[in-house]
Amino acid sequence: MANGGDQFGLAERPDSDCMDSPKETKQEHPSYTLNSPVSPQTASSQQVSACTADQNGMEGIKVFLHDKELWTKFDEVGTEMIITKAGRRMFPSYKVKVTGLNPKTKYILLMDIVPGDDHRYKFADNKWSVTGKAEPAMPGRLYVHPDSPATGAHWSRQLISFQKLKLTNNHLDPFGHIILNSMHKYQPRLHIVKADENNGFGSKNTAFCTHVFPETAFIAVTSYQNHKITQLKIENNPFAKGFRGSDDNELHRMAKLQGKDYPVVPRSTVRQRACSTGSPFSGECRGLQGSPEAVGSPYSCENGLSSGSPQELLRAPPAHYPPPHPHLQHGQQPQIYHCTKRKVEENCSSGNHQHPYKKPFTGSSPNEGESYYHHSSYPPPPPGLSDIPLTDSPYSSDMVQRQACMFASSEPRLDELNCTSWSYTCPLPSAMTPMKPYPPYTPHPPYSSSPQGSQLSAIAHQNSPPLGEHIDYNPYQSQSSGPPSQSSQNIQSRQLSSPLREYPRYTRNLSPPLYHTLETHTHIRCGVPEWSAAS
DNA sequence: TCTTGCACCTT
DNA sequence: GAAGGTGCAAG
Repeated sequence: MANGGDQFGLAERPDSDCMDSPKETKQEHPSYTLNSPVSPQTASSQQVSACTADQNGMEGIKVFLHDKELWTKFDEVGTEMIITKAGRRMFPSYKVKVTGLNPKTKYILLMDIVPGDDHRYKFADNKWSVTGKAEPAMPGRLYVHPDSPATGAHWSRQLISFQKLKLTNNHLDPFGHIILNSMHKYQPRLHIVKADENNGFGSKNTAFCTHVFPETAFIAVTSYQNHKITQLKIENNPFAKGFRGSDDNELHRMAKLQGKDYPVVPRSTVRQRACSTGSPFSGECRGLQGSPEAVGSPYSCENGLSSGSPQELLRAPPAHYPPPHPHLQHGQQPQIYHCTKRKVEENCSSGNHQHPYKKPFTGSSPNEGESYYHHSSYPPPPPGLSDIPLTDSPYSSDMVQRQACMFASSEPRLDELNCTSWSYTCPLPSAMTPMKPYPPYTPHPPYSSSPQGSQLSAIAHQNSPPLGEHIDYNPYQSQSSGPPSQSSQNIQSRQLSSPLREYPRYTRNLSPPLYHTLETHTHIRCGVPEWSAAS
């Protein structure tokens, strides 16, 4: 991390539109694709995805994380995201710039947040540590960018912001916010889906890719655990300006609380005091607005930071999921992966069902600012399972079963989404649940009773394992992780046909961001996740 | 750990 | 001026 957020002023305007101005894309960093035939070194130096062999229109797409330095800054401390019942925005907000899209082709951009591992964490002794097994994953939900579907030209025109996405810990959330468990680690992901002629993507040739920026991983909390994170948020989030220890704000606030006047103390004095008490703001510690050097050790005044830094926990995949390329440290050159086309021909044999999650989650990230790129990241079910109710899928092992149950809900089926049905797949569209402000949430498929429900079911029939759970291949060895497309297409053919067309067309202007979240219920049952049903 | 009401702030 | 995004602190 170098420029430590000196672009923040431009980057973080909480209320800017979902599409920010182009000039706010300075800190973007190229994405990297999985399965690339190009060597990481070569790719990184060229910063170009070699996807010429693909003809699905997804080749060459690159995603740049905006405000990477800010994300990295948080990541180095151990990013925490507040989750509330009402829903809380993420900060830093997730913004990207995408290049390589066909200007005239329509794409759908979505985000989801998947478990980073299967652990529950606690923050004690100024550090994060594993405290047990993770709670069952919340119902997976997709946040569809409100501009979707839009042409490549549109997406490429400016920064794409997902800042209106909200996180909640309310299992019964009716707003379509992404549901997470407190004290659990998560990894946001971006999906780019090529829309078909109907602005959906249910056709057999639907193509999509997934991008993961390891530095955006975080631990969900109901209240900040690490004071450093609190300070970073306060210093960088405009909405928290009132808590900045600068000027007389803090003193004034304290005085008001105490019901008495306050002495005017120079900002420098306040800062110094803050540093002496462990605040990250030492000297010019306004990190993100300072020079790279300044932000290099913004917490030099902070004591108690154990060797086991939070970010290590965030980055380190579970011991039993060895990082594919442990030699890469955070901050090193990233690998560039290849954007591969989803197609029937691609290997889909059970033995090669390597879930895209089987990639480095945090341990050996590609490089900061660069996303992992998964083309067709949602593995289809293994051969033979495509036409079988997934609930009937046998478990291959107890472990698999456990994982399947645990993460059964957060893996949306992108290949079964269709823009025409978005307005119905939202958790609380008027047409669905107009009378109940808090419709009961059913962790397992409750939507099959209506056309909409059918669609929801179709969308959700996929499990979402923690990213670290399936890292079983070395990204450098690209092609081995190619999406097992045969099954995928089978499913698409089976589930994405005409019924979707019957639904009212997605109307952008009538769909506020909160209604752009698709819930992927746990229908997925505690069965073998499609991507893991190797037997 | 979590919820809630609050003051303060941006948009 | 309204709406809504913040972290704080009490409970």
